[in-house]
Amino acid sequence: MGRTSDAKNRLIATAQNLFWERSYRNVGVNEICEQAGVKPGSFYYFFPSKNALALEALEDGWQQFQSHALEPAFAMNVAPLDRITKLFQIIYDDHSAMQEQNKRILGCLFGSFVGELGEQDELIRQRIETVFTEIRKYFESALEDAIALGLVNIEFEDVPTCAEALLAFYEGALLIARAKNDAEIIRELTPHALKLLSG
Amino acid sequence: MGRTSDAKNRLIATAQNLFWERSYRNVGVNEICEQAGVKPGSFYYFFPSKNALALEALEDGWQQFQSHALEPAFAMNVAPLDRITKLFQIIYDDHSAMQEQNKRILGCLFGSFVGELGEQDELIRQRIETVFTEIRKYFESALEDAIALGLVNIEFEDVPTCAEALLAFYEGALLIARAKNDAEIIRELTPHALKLLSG
Amino acid sequence: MGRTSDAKNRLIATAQNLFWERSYRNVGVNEICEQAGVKPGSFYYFFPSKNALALEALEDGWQQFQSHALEPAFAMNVAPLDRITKLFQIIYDDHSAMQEQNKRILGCLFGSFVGELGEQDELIRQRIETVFTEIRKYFESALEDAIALGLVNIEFEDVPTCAEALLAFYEGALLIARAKNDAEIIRELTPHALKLLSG
Amino acid sequence: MGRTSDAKNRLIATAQNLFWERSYRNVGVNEICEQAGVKPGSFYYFFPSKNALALEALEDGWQQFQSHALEPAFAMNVAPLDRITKLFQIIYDDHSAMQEQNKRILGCLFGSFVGELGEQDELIRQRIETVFTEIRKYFESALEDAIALGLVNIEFEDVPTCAEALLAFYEGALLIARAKNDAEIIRELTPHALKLLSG
DNA sequence: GATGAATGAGAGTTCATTCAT
DNA sequence: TATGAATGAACTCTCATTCAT
Repeated sequence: MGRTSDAKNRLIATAQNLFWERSYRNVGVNEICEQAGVKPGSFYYFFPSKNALALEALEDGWQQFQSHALEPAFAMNVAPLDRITKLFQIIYDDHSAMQEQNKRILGCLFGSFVGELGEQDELIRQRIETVFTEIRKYFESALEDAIALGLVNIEFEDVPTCAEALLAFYEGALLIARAKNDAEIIRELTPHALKLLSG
Repeated sequence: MGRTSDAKNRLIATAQNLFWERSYRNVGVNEICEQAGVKPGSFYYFFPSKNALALEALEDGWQQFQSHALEPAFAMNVAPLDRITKLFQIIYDDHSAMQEQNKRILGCLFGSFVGELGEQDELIRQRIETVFTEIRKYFESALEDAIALGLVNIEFEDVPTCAEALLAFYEGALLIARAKNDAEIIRELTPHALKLLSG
Repeated sequence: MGRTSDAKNRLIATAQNLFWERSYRNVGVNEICEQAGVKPGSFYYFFPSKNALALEALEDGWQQFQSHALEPAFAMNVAPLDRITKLFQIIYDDHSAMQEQNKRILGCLFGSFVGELGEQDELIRQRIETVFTEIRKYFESALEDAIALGLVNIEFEDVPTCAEALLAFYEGALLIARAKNDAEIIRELTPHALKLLSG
Repeated sequence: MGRTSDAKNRLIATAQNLFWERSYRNVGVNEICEQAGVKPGSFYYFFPSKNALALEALEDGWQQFQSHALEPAFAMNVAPLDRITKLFQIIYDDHSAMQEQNKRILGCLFGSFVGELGEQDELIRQRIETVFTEIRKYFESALEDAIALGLVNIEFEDVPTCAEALLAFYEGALLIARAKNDAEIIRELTPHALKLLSG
């Protein structure tokens, strides 16, 4: 039996952070290795290419986003409409903490990848597309629950587009926050998300 | 009084297209020169750096966006609320044409730059920030006109945030369209923009 | 008394094939292991270096060449001059079969190694040299038998050079066949080999 | 106007030498640059790839072989059959000089490339194939002249195959010389070439 | 005995930029 | 004014080999 280590996971986690902060092309393989405490020569034992790492980093980011933000926000014990504001709240808290540490406002990992890698790597674009689909499903289920409880005045058939609108608003809010390097945008825009739930 | 060399303008126009399509880092100076029909050695006669070109390309993109989309959409003879849908309509038409030509859906030039260069180049980030501010002003003026005409039920003090919400929604819609490589998203989401105008 | 591990033999056989097809430097240790179904870590349990494997692969190739081509061709029951044409015939049949399977025409394993490793690894060069000497001996014995039977008009002292000429012609024929990727060259040139047997 | 230099030609000449001596894969781009007095970064200004350089080096080698060996040997004022021995003589002289300088016996540039790059790069294989065709044409014209003068007893229709046999013998002789690292092989085998010219 | 994990040295290549003309 | 030539630093990636288990 050979050795075992969590080097691969360290590489994924480090890459996720660095890509999020400075984008894919602005981060080199060597830098990722250095920061992950992995020798540069080892990288290609774990990953066939930098691109493959990006895909796994995306995957990891999705897992974290689900467990850290989506699942708590869209928990069953949260009132349907509160789920949406709670998602914004969690993300705002994260970014607010960044700001206090004088870190850059990162926005959404998936949204940031779109501009740079969407046209470059079809596999990554597809993964981001499915991630967005998954997020939309959370919005949809909240909307359906809200309809069932008579909290909103939306036709059942309009749920998908309405969820898409929520997703667009969410991604747009984070994009603007990143562009302005200001977390407060997220807080300010949170109540406006609910306006998208009218009929 | 000689105009700026035509070569310079060709470089700017070419760069704008290529950056929009494939992002900043994925396009090389030589490639821009080649496609613009400018000799590679001449580049640094016209621009101090690739970064400076990006700034001018952004500038050029902003001019075009204003004259091609913002000015027609937010013309005085258009009813205030129609201005917003008209902006979405113009952008949808552009992207729809792309789609028919089997080109990639590009989304928003400024939004695409955010993920890649926001953290890298402070000057570019600032320019994008002011561009967003300028766009928001168009939304604000439309909202103010709508309030004056009693078309919407918004407090005057809420106009800025409301405009910010519109901008976020607009950017988010284009980001999703790029991610899904599908122009129809823009058309589907257009009516939802107006929901953000309630009190 | 256990035989050499089967894994080792698989590595040798695989290496021989791959080296013959794509040359020494174009084939990596990991690829050999993978194709031989041997775990990459095990390689250096069986061989001290890639070079040592090459030497053993050469050895193996020599054994096969002897048993598959030389021994049948130079069998005592074959008329001396027919032995030479029979060698060409056997090699042609092999390459003709390759061609029908749309495989590349490989030429001579030993000849292919000469260009790449002759100057690089003295041990390998020496082994190829002795292989060539061995092959020449087969030609020499056939020539001696032909002289004894009065089938050719060669002085006894000219036998070594004459055999060298045959070897050169044989290697050259296979080199051209590989270069043209055409097995037919071998068949066409076969009768010309006998011309080298005149006085 | 930019600078001018013969750096490209120096790179080609150096590469030809090094590839001939130590084969393609055993020589790095950096080493070629260093020996040619060209900065490593400049390489890719002159050539799109190492492979492209190999193709040009082959081209250059072919030019030199023509002017240095083929043209003098196959000059009209040389008797047809002497042309063939003269080619061997010239090549022998070259290699003999190498030997006296304690250099390695290189054999034929084209023949050496076959084993290593034949299967790797189809363009290079094709170029070597046409080089061989060109060389064969020299042999053919000598044979035709010899037939016309009644110096050999060959049917006109056998000329191509006969020339092919000469080419094979020539390449084989150089291959053996390289394998044995001994130039004398070439001299010894020279007279045997003429045996291939009988009917 | 056998192997999964890891690695150092170096490969080929890219690219924003500089320089001589 | 304009440019062909050139470059250094950094890039992604390969690979024969080593090592802990």
